[in-house]
Amino acid sequence: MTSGQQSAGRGRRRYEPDRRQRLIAVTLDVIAEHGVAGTTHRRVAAAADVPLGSVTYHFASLEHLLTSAFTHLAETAAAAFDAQMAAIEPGTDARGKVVEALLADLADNQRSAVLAYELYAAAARNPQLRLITQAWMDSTRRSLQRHFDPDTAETLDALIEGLLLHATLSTRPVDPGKIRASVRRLVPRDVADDR
Amino acid sequence: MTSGQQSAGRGRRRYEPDRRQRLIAVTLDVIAEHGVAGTTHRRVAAAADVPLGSVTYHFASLEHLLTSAFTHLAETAAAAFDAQMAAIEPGTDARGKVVEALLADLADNQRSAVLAYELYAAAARNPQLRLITQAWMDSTRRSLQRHFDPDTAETLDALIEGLLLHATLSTRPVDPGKIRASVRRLVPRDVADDR
DNA sequence: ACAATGTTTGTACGATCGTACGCATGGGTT
DNA sequence: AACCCATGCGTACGATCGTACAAACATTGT
Repeated sequence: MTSGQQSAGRGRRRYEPDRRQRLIAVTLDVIAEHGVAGTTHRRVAAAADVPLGSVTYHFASLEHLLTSAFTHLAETAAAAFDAQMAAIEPGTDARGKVVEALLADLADNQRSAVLAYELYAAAARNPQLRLITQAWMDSTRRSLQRHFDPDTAETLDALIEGLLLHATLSTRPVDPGKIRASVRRLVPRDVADDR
Repeated sequence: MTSGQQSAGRGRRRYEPDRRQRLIAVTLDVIAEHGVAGTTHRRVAAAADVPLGSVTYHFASLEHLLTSAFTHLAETAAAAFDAQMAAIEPGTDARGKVVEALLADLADNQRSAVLAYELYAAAARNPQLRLITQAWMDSTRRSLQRHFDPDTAETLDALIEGLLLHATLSTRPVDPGKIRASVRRLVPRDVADDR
């Protein structure tokens, strides 16, 4: 009757200075696996191997937890994409690198895509989350503007989003050649670093 | 202590041959407002003004209810889009009509977009729902192939999806001119009904 | 060393959930 | 008319949820 709340910890008290940050990361794992609908304080606590009270201490409400997790997701993803774009050396084919980045995203276990769509669905109904997606989209566009003019960046951004979405939701294997052709079609000549 | 389960019905037994179909429609309303996470038997029952038992009778499980609703959504949307594409008379500018359809979708209260993203998020984790989105995407592509060659249809489909997504999640007003320009850019010459 | 302060942890409570089930009822079939 | 069974309806049960809270503890500053 000792009520096993966590498993590994054996009831031992643990000191963990940045547990809060780890809880955010674990929350994203839980969302990816169970969706926002299946994300609860208790499931996050179990996945992080901490007591329930620890989650409710760091995040006053469930909405606060979800918002924090999604914010972290957007900031991390935006920073990663910008780093990829920044790493493209002037003079090389930016279009090709963009396609490579897109395909690499797909090669992942779709975790990032699943998380993004959970965020999109939630943001479509929650103004606060809308701010997060807005900032993410703006950041992505700015990253693309490192190599493309503003109009091209905006359209290319939309095309990439659509290609990624369809690829993620398709059960058929993705043809990298078609993706490359689509991007080349939208951006005929490689625009130099005129920006 | 009469336990008010529904409000309007006043406990009166009602005869309603296609209540099942109505429940599906109401379920989509509930999903649009509260998300999959907030969709419960009881909320659907309340929104449809029927007793809880009626919902569980027509749909054995909550998953069954959600699947039925999403299937209806996909089929309805696919049929509506195909009807729009079929209505385009040969010789007219198909690109412009596609843009018009897209903008009309946006003019709606975003209900359809919200529902679609809820479906996408759920489908990214549920193989059965994936079949629904797959069929929807295939249908959309076939509709576009009424006026564009297969490769163009596929790319255009992705671009439309991305434009719609970004427009839905943006807090800034949408510029129809930019959308038109994006589509024209991807489909330079209007391809005749060569298909 | 010791108080102060922020974390950690276990537990409790009321609300809500999915689901099951038994009885009532009335339209369709014979 | 008599029956039947699909449908309508109310209620109950165990599980799980979000949240609150008080006591135990570790670290930090003095």
